[in-house]
Amino acid sequence: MKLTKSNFNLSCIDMANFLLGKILVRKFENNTISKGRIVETECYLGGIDKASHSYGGRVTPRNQAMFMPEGTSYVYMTYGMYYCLNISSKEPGAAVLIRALEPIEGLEQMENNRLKKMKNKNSSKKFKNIELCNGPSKLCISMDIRKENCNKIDLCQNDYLWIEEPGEKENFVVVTSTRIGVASAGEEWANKPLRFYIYQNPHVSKRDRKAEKNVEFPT
DNA sequence: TTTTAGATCGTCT
DNA sequence: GACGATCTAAAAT
Repeated sequence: MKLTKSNFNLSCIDMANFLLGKILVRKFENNTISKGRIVETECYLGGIDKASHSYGGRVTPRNQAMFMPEGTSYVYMTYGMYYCLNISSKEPGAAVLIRALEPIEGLEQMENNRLKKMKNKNSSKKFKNIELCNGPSKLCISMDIRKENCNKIDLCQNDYLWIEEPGEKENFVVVTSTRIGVASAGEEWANKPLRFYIYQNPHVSKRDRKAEKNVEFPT
């Protein structure tokens, strides 16, 4: 079952937490399906957030999706060759970056998508499961998520990209830490605890040992 | 194992 | 013209 509009009616921070444990589903042109469990997210808060593309309330051709209704995909190109996937929250200009997935289904398709992008074509490289989606651009390659085919999509209404509840409820602990790769935004915003991930999940892009100290388990 | 260098181009100033 | 919400391969430790 696809998540519905009301499921996404959340502030940016609430949604970053809500999305953890949910399943991102991608149906490819050849009708095969790949699924991954969201294990790591980051908030980009919009107007006040110096690390956000929408800092200062600026609306540009690139970041329009951040100002669209909650549950809209925002896919942008970074470093000239990679893409990142975000989901807009109910707060205009604020969106959640999907940073890592735990591959659940269609792993072969994911690996094929990764191999296609390799420069060393005839290499017989094998991807470990953990390497498929443990980074914001890696998961976009594995899921073939590009600006051309997945930007500004209403995830509640689309048949090629959506989010659903996991099959069974699982318990997990959420760890908070600072965001990755935003140092140039300045200390104040680079140091805010706006990254969230599932504690001890091996598919998270980068462990933060500081954040993992003194974790208290719910009783 | 950790660190470094290079790739590559759309976007915004 | 400068710069990335990154990744990979190669080099250093």
